[in-house]
Amino acid sequence: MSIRRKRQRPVTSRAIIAFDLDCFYASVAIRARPHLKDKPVVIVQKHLCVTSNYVARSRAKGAVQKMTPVSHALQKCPELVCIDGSDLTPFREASLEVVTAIRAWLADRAREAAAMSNTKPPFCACQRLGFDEVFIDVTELALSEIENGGAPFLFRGHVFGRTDDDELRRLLMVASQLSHQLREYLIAKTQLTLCAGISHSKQLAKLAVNMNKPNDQTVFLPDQSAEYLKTLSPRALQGFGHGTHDKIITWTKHNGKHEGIETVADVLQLFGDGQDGIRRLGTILGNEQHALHILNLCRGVDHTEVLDSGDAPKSISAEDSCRSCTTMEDVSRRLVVQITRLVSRLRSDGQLFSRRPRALSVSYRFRGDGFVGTSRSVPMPTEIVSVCCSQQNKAIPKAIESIKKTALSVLKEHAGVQEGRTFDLTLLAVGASNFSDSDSFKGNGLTTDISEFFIGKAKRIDSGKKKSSGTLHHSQTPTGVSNHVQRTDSKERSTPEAEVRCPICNSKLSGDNLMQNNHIDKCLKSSCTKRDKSAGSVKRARKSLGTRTLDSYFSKRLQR
DNA sequence: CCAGCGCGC
DNA sequence: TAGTGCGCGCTGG
Ligand SMILES: Nc1ncnc2c1ncn2[C@@H]1O[C@H](COP(=O)(O)OP(=O)(O)OP(=O)(O)O)[C@@H](O)[C@H]1O
Ligand SMILES: [Mg+2]
Ligand SMILES: [Mg+2]
Repeated sequence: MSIRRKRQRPVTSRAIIAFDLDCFYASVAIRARPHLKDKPVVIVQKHLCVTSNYVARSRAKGAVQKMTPVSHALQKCPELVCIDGSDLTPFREASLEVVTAIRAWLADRAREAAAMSNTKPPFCACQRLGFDEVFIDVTELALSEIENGGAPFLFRGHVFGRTDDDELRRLLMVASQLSHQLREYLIAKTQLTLCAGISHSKQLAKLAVNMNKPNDQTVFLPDQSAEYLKTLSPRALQGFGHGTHDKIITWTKHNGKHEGIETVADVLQLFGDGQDGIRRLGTILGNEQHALHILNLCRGVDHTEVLDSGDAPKSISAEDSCRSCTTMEDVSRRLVVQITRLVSRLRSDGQLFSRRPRALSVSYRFRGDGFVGTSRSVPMPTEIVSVCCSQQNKAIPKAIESIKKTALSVLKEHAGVQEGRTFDLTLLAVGASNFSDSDSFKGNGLTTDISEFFIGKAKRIDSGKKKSSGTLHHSQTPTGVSNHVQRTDSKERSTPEAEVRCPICNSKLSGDNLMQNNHIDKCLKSSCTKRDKSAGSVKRARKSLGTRTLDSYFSKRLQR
């Protein structure tokens, strides 16, 4: 028997690819508006250009970079095309599109490799970072292709650094070939270009990805990575954030040390002396583990694994940071906009992932209170069940109303935001989290899709209730900076205290919201397990829902 | 479990 | 710096 099985494989190097989409928001926006292809374009959130396309970035005179204030950008480049990007939906969807394509390609490639060697298809973990970056651990796939033979002995793309480790060089050669072919596939499939960095750790792959941009790739051979790292700003290391930087700076000043921390070498000079340095930095940061991680990064040591992040997010939120929000009418109006967007996304999420949130979080920030903000978490109003589980569009207005009431009472109870008080809010946000186990929904016996069962039940209940109406608008911005005038019917409607019934067993629900949620979860679970027993065990049947989401309730933004 | 913080894009 | 609009993981209570 060969010792070279997956588990027993001795500690060899890994091959990790970091993908980063080019000027992501701008590329997505321009893909939907081909006539803008050769114009300088920026994506605007409030008064900030969060990104720009490469036409804007590479202008000889008046170049506009990422994260530029709108006023500054328009000064430099008056003919700039501004596209509003405060709704991230198109970018989130494009992100899922890309990751899905990546997974599909890798699975295909893994099956091919497996067929040749008559083994199990090697699995490649994919981890998203933000919307436009993906780490992939292609070690197993690359090893498999090396064993199968036939892979050329060459790198694709740029090569930075060197290595004496022949096995690693071979591994990264094949990884660079995988990366190149996968990128070509993605560009053809999505019309979005991207860069790649290929190395033996997440850290170095991430550093490599930025070396040749756009639409290019770089292999980082790591033998002298430590020397290279010393010249960088420590902020270039992922994990070494502003807080860490700031704490170290204040410490050096307070302790009469020399001037600022400019490079990684500076950090190592202060804390690079083994165990005691780790302890000293740990004290400064208030966390020794973090200190150890930071110092490892400074030396180019990074063993963090690529954790597959799956497709379903763990939380969904919508926020509005405002200059100054001082009246209840304004609070109410802004809240409804964000809640509407949240509920819309929860409906899509429910359809995609067969789940519903159990917690609602309300976050806010007052002007002046220097710190980040405050958040309170309460049970999600049960009205959301009809939206997520039953996909009832006409239940959406009630869910919005209910969440609005809850959010307003949270603001009143915990922040004193109410009529007659003075306040000045600079942030309002709502979020959904603590999603129900998808087990409750996954059931799907051999006979009928279990979700139809839920829909049937819920429909009966809902038809017994009285209908409500409401008109909702998405801010629509054809082209150019909008000073976002969002409309909403601000009429307060006192919803009658309708009795709450379980959408599954139809029994009346008593107790507080938490108890109601618990009941519904139990019901979902028991009805599901019952089905499973009668139908025999089914592993993971439901995967793709096939149909594209058709959102009849909200105006889909289809700008020209 | 929640709130707060720090990190990332 | 944060500005904006997200989303993640860890820590202490
Ligand atoms: N601090 C931020 N706040 C809001 N959005 C951000 C922030 N940083 C990045 N983004 C958005 O996430 C996307 C990806 O970020 P990234 O840093 O990769 O820049 P990019 O626009 O993709 O440009 P590049 O071609 O340099 O990668 C961007 O399009 C950007 O608008
Ligand atoms: Mg990018
Ligand atoms: Mg990026």
